[in-house]
Amino acid sequence: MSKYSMPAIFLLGPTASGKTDLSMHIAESFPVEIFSIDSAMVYQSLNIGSCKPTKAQLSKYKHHLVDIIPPNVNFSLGIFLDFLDRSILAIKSKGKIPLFVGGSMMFHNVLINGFHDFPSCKETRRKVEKKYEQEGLNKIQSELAALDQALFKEIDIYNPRRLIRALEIIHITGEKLSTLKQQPKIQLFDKKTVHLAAVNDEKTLLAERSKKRLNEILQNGLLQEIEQLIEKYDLTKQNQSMQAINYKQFLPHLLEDVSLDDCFYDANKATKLLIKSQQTWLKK
RNA sequence: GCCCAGAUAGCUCAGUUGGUAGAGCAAAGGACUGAAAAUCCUUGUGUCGGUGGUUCGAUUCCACCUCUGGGCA
Repeated sequence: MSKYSMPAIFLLGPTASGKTDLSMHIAESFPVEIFSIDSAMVYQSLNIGSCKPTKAQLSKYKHHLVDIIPPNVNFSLGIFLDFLDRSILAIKSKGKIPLFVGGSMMFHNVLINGFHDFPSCKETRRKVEKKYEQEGLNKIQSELAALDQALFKEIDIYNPRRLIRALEIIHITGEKLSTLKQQPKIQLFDKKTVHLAAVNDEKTLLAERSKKRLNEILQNGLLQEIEQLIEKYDLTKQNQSMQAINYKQFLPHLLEDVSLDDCFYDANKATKLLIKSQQTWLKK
C-alpha cells in the first residue's frame, strides 16, 4: 500500500531536547540509518548556527538529508522529497531502517501521514506573488474565492503563503484544489510498521538549555561562520537559508548597526517560539 | 538645593478637550501539504506612582509628597 513498504522509526521533539545525541546512540546498536528532519541542517556550511552534529559525528554515523544544498539555493518540500527518495532506495538495498530525527514538524507530518503530490511551477508562483505584492491581499483573496469557493472557506485566507500556494496549484492544474485534496494521499510508510517516539521536556527547562547552547554557539564562532557564508555565497537576508534561527538574528549585527545583546535577545526569543510551536505539533 | 521632563498592561509607549483605557513586543492557545527555524489566526481589569482638593464624577485639572531621567548650582 505504501510507497516504500518498509518500516520507519520517528524520533520527534522540540529543539534542545536531546534528540541528536539519542539518535546516534540508537544508530550505534540497531540496524538503522539516521535521516535528519531539519530545515536548517539541509544547507551546506550552516554548521554552528544550526547545531549540526560535528564532522566526526557525521562521518561516524551517516546522516541523510544533511548538507544537501548550498545556502544560496532555496529549500522546499520538493527538494526534500527528491533527496529522501534517493536515500531511502539506497538504504533499502542494504536492509537498513530509516530513523527520522529532527524538529521540523511539518516534514514529519508529511512522512507519517502522507501527502498529495501537488505540482509546483516557479513562473506561475512568481506571477501570483507579484499580484499579491502589487495589488494586495484582498486581490488574491477574491481571486481564490472566485476560483475555488470551497477552499476559500476552508483555508486561512489571511495567510498570504497559503493563498499564493493554493492559486499556484489551481493555475497549473486548472482544477479546484478542494477537489484535488479529496484524492487519496500518497502514503510513504505503512502505518502499521511506523514507530513514533517523542522526546520532550518542560518548556522552561528547554528554554534554559537552549539559552546556554546559544552562548556556546557564539563561542564556537557563529559570527565568523556567518561572515564567511555571506562573503562566499553573496548572501543577503533575502536568502531562505538566512531565515534560519540564529542566522536571521545575528546577520543584522554584521550588516547593520544592531548590538550583539539585541541579537542574542532576538535569537533566544525566536528559539523559545520555535519550541512552543514544536510542542503544539507534538500534541497532535 | 533649584529648574525641566517623566511615572499608564511583564517591557516600550499611545491616549482620555474630565464619564475608570489601547498599540507593538513578550506571554498563553491554535492552524499548518513545495519558504515551515517560514507564514498566519485568537486572547488585553491594568490600585492609569501616593495622598488630598475641585467636581455629580478624576487616570485626566490643581496642590503636596515619593521615585526616575536630564540640566543648573
